[in-house]
Amino acid sequence: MRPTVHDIAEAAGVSLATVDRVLNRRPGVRQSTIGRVEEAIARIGYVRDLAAANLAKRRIYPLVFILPEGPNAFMRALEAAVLEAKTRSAIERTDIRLLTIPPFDAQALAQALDTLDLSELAGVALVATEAGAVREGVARLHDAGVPVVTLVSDLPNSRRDHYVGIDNVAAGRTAASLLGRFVGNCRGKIAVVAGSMLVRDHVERRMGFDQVMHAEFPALDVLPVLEGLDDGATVARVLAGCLEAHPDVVGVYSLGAGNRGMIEVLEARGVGRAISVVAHELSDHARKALTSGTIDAVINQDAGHEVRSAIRVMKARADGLPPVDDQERIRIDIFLRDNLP
Amino acid sequence: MRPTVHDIAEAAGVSLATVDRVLNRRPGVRQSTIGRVEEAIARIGYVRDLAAANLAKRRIYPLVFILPEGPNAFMRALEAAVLEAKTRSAIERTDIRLLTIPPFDAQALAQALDTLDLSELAGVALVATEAGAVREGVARLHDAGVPVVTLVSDLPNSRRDHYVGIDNVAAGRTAASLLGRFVGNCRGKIAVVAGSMLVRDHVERRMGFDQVMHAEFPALDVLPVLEGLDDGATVARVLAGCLEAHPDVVGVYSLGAGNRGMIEVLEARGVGRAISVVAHELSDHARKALTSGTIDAVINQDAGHEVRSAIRVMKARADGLPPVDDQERIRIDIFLRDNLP
DNA sequence: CATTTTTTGAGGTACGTAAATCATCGATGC
DNA sequence: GCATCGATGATTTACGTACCTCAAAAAATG
Repeated sequence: MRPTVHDIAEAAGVSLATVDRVLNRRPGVRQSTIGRVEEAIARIGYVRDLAAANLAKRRIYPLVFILPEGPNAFMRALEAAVLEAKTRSAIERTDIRLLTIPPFDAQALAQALDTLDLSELAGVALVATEAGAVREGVARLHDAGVPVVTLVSDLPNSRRDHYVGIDNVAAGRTAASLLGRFVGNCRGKIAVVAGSMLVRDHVERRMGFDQVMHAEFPALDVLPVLEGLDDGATVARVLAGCLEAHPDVVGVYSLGAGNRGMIEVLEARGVGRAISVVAHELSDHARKALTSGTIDAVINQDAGHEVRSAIRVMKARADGLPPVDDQERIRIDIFLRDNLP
Repeated sequence: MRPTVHDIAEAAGVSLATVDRVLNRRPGVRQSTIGRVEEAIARIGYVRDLAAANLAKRRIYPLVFILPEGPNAFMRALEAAVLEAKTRSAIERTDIRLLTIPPFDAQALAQALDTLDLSELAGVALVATEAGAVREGVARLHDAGVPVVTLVSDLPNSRRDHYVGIDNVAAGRTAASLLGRFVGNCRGKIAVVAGSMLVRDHVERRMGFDQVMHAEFPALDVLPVLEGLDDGATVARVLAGCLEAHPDVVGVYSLGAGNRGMIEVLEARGVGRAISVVAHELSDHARKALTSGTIDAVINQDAGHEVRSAIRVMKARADGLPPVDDQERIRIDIFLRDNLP
């Protein structure tokens, strides 16, 4: 049988009330007594029954997700995953609130962080935008004892507790590795389409991509980044211009959103698909393009997994428990036509 | 506030005892009364508090994992994952027992199933071997109300409740897709090394591989399967023989275990690595070979995820709850040198 | 030493559910 | 009209923990 608080009391030679005071860090216990109780806990291997504790406490975990609004398919997928998690709130004792804010708008994000009611919040998950004000907001949350998790786009050197998302440098390297081999031996140019070079994940992908391209595929010439603002129409415009200016483009790496625009342009070019394509995020459009052969590989991060992982991590941190690292590592998914889920 | 059993009693106009009888399917309630209670449950949206119920019941989940013994690195990884899960038993209310049996031995597996004490078992997870006796054992477990989960290798047309593992046909297709593009335009032969064509997952991978090879890479000639029995030494022997007999081999697909042998042979051939290689399972050897360039891609299934998924599914089924399908889908991981975890 | 303050003990109630006992009521059969 | 039986109610205890009150003991203070 698993030891209980009663066993601690007996083992430490104190009363139940004292054990309770120690366990829940209530005042009024001599330091030496605390030591005795803690020694007994360690000795008999007591672990608190979280379920029973939560029952007694009537605990629920109030969590907040802050996501950018707008058409970005991946962000909408995240949103859907959050809403899906909300349906399991009763079972999981969570109370999930979803805030959406204008995309690429650090001020709005910082302000959203400011207006949160910190008392009794069990965690905040946000898609970070780089800015001092955001860093400060995160620090304030953290210092108030609220676990903070960055989602998809990290905020290094901040007080965030955890990052849920892929290693974007590795993702960029992987894209280069695939694209380089897919285009084969031929020389030519590579077009790179990003959303904005102000968002950390896009910068990192680009960095990883360049590393591998330069080191391993010197025959390929990587063109300057096209910024498509994660918007289909813009992507279509800039990419079409690029392909016209450079008829010898043999590969395209789309590292942001707005793939719809890229797909349109490539499919309009007609049959001779001498262009290999690697893109990010498995949206419906990307999936179709993968099936039809317009896109050769899609690098994906699973929105559902990320949201569930964020919830697990916030709950664990709120309880003062360590997360299962191995379980919480978000993997870089590579989808070809043949392993589509 | 979430409704409780008391609220049901009030809403249905019956006593707590009757609600309890209905909820726990105890006898002694008229059908019409059952109907009234169930209507009230649906109306007020009651969901049982599993944590409280498990506390009251002193429930633990006795689970059994049956794995093949032997040197197969992936099976050992599964075993490690089971032992790791065991360390979380106290928190997760599980009581995990691990049985190992001789590999490729359906009789031993069937016998292991026979000797299980079915009363109070919350689930059995097994790496299936194809055989009638195994199917019967699974059926007996299922009929006794014990959830059965197949792990890694499925047993279709059996009474198993769930399969935890990848789609092996898709894995084979993916391997072909990668290998076909990696070898580029050149003609040549492809060597395929399997463990045994008696194991379903190997057969399925081979099938998927052939599909794509024939359809999309007609310039490549797939040689008959070499059986390496998932054993390094055997793999080395048969593969070395094959490469000698066919100097024009340009690609190798290793769909079973024993990659150590393959790596030795390929690295012994020396520098001119004109051979592209796709293998399965990210063992330490495979990882090193990936880094050094001997292997180009590894297709992997995450043992830790599989074990955790199996546990979640068995617990859910034991509680009569539906698993979260999306969460339990095991993905085909593709690792290149650049996205190694 | 007496007094105040701190520390500890004893005991209770609550959380939401399970499971048991015992009493009650109505209908049935004889 | 009495015994029997099925259905239902009323009530209690328990699970492991949290949290509260009140009293008692111990320690610190003057």
